Amino acid sequence: METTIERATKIVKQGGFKLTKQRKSLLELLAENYQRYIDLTDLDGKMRELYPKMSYTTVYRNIREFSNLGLVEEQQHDGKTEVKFQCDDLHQHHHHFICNRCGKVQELEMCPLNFFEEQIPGSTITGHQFELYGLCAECTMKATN
Amino acid sequence: METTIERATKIVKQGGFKLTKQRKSLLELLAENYQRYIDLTDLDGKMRELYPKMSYTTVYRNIREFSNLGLVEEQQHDGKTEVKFQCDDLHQHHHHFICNRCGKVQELEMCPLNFFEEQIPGSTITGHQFELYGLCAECTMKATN
DNA sequence: ATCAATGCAAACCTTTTGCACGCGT
DNA sequence: ACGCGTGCAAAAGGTTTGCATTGAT
Repeated sequence: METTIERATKIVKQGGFKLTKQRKSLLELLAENYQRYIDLTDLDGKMRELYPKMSYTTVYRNIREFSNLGLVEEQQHDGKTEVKFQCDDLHQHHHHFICNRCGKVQELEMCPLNFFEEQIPGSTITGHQFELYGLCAECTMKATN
Repeated sequence: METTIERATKIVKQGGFKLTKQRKSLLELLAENYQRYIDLTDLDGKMRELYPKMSYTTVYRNIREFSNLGLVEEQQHDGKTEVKFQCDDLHQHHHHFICNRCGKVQELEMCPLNFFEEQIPGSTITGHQFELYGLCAECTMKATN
């Protein structure tokens, strides 16, 4: 069975990009946080904590590239740019429930769009944004202790 | 009948703030764009186009204040800060359909939250974000000409 | 060997802050 | 007259760009 990193590196190469140390490290760090969004500046900081020689320019540039390749998802939350590794379910449409405490992301099975399509007669819906925030079951338990 | 600006100025005064020329002008510009979100930097630019002596510091500071007073709504879209005058329906919970072409905002009558509350057992939903984007009926008509 | 990717420094854009002056109350 | 609000300049924070050097293929 292929790992998510193997799949990702394949996509990077197929995109015509070279597999540098920096890109490998970035993919590793992203993969470690597989199921959560990470603040981009935190990712950048953590990256240069692990590899002090790496420049933040490289982090930003590559996240951009990965984003174009569909390997990471970007989102804005609380005015911050957040980033998440996206390797499987590549083309599936879904929304998220995001835990404010641990940052874990759960995919929702339902898309609320259907309920709204008939509400705005004559218009054309081309995009939508839907996210839930709160405490996941685990963190809810911890919080009530 | 009271105008939205009159209502807004009242709220500003009641908040303990002075009614300066700059604040009046800002409220006017916001009121002109009553039903749409405006990019904050655009608003800033337009403001100093109309009143070249006004400093952008003042725009940002007052938008902040207005936001705290509930007079403007802020939102992030495409990585930009957008701002909308909010005078009536002050405390009503609602979501938006936002036209990508003319920027007009329509309020939706339904909140999709209800459909999702039972989907994540054990967790606590504390916030959600939901916006639709597209072309409003008017712009859809224009687009198909 | 080639050309893309990196690191560095500097620019950039949006937003915030400190401070002396001016204006609304 | 008092003190908040303004303008200015400068800083801050995140992100992008230009360019010479390094490194993957």
